Amino acid sequence: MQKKRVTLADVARLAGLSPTAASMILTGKHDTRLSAEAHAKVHAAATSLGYRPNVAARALRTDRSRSIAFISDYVATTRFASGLIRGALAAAEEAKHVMLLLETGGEPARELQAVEAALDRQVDGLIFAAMRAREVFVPPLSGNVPVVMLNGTSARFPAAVLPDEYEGGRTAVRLLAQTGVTEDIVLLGHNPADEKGLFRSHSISRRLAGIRDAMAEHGLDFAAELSCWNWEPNHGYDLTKALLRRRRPKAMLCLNDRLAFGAYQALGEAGLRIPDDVSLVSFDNDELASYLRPGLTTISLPHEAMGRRAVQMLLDGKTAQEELITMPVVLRGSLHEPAQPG
Amino acid sequence: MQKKRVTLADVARLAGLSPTAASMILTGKHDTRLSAEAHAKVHAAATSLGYRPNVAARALRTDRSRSIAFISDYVATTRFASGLIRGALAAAEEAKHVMLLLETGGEPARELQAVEAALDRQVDGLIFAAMRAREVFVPPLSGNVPVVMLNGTSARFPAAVLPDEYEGGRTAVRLLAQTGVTEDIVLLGHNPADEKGLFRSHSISRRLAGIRDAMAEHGLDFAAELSCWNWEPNHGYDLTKALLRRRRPKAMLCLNDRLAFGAYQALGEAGLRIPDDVSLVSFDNDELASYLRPGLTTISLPHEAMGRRAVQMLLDGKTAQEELITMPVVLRGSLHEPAQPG
DNA sequence: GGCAATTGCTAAATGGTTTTAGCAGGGGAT
DNA sequence: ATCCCCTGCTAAAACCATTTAGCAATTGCC
Repeated sequence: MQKKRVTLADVARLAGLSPTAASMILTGKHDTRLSAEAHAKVHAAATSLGYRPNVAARALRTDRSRSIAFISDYVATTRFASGLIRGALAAAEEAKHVMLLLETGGEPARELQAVEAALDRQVDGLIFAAMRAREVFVPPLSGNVPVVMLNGTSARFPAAVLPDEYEGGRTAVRLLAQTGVTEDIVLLGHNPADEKGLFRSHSISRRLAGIRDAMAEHGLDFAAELSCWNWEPNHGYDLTKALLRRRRPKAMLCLNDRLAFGAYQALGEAGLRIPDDVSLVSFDNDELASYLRPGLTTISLPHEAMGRRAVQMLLDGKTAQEELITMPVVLRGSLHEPAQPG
Repeated sequence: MQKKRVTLADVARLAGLSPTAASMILTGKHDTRLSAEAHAKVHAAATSLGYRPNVAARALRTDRSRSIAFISDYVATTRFASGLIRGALAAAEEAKHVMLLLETGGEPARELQAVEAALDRQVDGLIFAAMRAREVFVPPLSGNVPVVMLNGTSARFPAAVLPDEYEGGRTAVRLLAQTGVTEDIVLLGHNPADEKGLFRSHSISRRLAGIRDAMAEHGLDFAAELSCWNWEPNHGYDLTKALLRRRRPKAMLCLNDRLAFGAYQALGEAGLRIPDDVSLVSFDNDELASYLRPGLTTISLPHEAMGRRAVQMLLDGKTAQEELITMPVVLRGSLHEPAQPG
């Protein structure tokens, strides 16, 4: 049961100097006008008393609080949110900042409340994260706080961190091409509306653009494109089941791991072996992908790296440009070994 | 580009009253000494100017900030963290509080830093969340901030929110008993060290205690108990595979869904059908459980409810007792239909 | 009418830090 | 001797809300 918090005045008194001097020394102002002796005395006093600055008082004076707000539409729904959050948190901690987490459910009223709550606490910056990459509504901000969009975009704020979906798409096709497969390749999860960028963000359309360009470059064609609106395992299962009544694919390019999971189930029931009969490659690096047998080769959504980068940009004041984060390949057992050349 | 934040003094000036009066009225003090007319004028002025109190100034004066800190060992690793966080966040929002999220990796040094960072910001309370329920180290706190443990316990702080594992264990057995199965029941994932509460917390030992008591009450016995240290799908797969070389179970009680997933894979390869040949019941309600075919019946870890409750307790000052949250049953298709009585 | 209590309000102090303006004293240039 | 600059430091204002103490005018009571 401490008596009271120790204040800057206490430190100054013990050091035999004024609070002004103590403040200047402790905040590391390179105001070299103060003697080395003074520096030593103040630091000694501060550590001996265990001084910790009162952040509220400092915030009141300086309008900055060494804290940022992470405002996301859903923290819940998606297993991905935690990657973004974790990365952001780590970067914030490195910069000795603290992170407020706020959830809006994508509702404008709550978005406004969240922004106000954050601004009331003089946060040094705002991150708007979207769990499904898309154009995000950001309520009007008073003041001029820096803003970085994460996994989404906004017309008003140019700074954004996004996965490099186009390259990711190309990579997936390259992996498939390397197995030597040349025909009976099926695309699972394509949706024409997405491809036009109507509902989901550009993310998926960029991914598909990368896929289509790479397919053309490798002289490949899809034997079938299976479309659906939602990308849950049962959709992948149903589509694959239906497909197998008509034809037997040699490779499947799945637009996410949950679809691929459904495909695994249907292929298994049909007695087809992965990767000997069918090769699969997919996107996201969902936790699932490592549980499957054989493991699913997949192009990761680099959520943690994205979260980190967003916070770094925010704190470095790089709030002008968009940054694309590479989607790393995670090789597991779902791809047929490449044919030995020669 | 606003000129400046509007301050309480501005509101008072517009209302033609003193800041004192404005403060009293806006903070809803039931100091009825101020006239109804004064109330009206101040409120009108406040809304017309869009007044928002400066939280830092208020915190400086009152030592409370309408914010809480959620300090967890890992936010990342586990898909469960997000449930706890989401629930906590929702409850905080309802109470018009804001939540700081801090991660410690279970390292004492970072735990200390996190606590200090939170205390520096005069949080109104601390939640210590453990991703794997266990006895948690909490660094010494100066001052007397309320603390609630979440999914873990601490010798120093009695308030804790935990899943009701004992009842959960009983429930799982009851579900199995209701299918009419009387023999060839296998327990998957038991570990003698856990049961003695040596490594994981009491959580698992309580769960097992519930299971054992209920088994005895129903006059049932396990035909085999398959032990392992880690509870990932491949462990479930390997153990089940080995089991199937020796005997064919009629029911499996799995200690988590990932083990159950592995069991599904092994049973599927052996040509056994769920639930006709084997019934399964499990724990956690991992996302996985809904993806499996047939869906996995499981006893949920009620993470969201736990998170909510922890924040409510914290803000209501109920920091003395431990609370157990019921683990709800999620019925899916992995249990054989009960034998019709009579 | 005199005294106390009540009503309706305000002045000023308070919280802890940063920052602006400036003071005292010594030294160099003129 | 005067003026100016430099060094090493400090007083006091500012940030904005809350709260204590108290003032002036009215009402209540005998």
